[in-house]
Amino acid sequence: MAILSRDFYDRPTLEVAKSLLGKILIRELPEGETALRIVETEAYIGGDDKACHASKGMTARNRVMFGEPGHAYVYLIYGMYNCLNLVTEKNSFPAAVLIRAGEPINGEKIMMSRRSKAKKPCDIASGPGKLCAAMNITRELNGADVCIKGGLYVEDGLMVENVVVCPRIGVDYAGEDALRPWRFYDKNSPCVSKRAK
DNA sequence: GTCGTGATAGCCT
DNA sequence: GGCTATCACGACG
Repeated sequence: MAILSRDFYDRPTLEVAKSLLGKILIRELPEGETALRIVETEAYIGGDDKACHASKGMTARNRVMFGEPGHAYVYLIYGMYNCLNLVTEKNSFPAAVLIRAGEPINGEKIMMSRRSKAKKPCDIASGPGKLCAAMNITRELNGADVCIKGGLYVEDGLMVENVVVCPRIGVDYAGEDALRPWRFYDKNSPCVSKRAK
């Protein structure tokens, strides 16, 4: 399968978020290769989106979002969990897609060993913090290019047919922006973090 | 199965 | 000093 090119990310963020469903996230670890089929994403778009870190302007933490598309934006949340985002749209327009969940495709044992609490395959990466723990994605990867074969990249995959669109999770503080239907997931996947009502 | 709660540390004002 | 794009656990039934 081909690696997704930078052009894939240099598009409206909602399109990227939706078309990332079904794509394959690949992480190369010392123990071997791990891969997840992406089944859940969220879009965070620009300075006007109060749920987006960039809504308060550029800071040391979020500067990667303002840069070139096709790079990883990794940050720490709640003091304990990492979250993986893929930067979209042009330079100086801050936007990214949060990768929230995936189905194990390859290296399941490796990921399982990093997720001792997981009892079944779907527990491995059914949430952004879990996904990063399983693949050992840390802030060392902040700013990494995901359009070239390396420690972290994304390959093409089959498009998901039944996509559910609903509001984003955990952003109640964003007021009316919390209601925007900017979350996407594969209706047929058992591995999504949370289902809409 | 669903619900409520506390842990925890870097970032920003 | 207040906040946060979460997770896992225990109490229910």
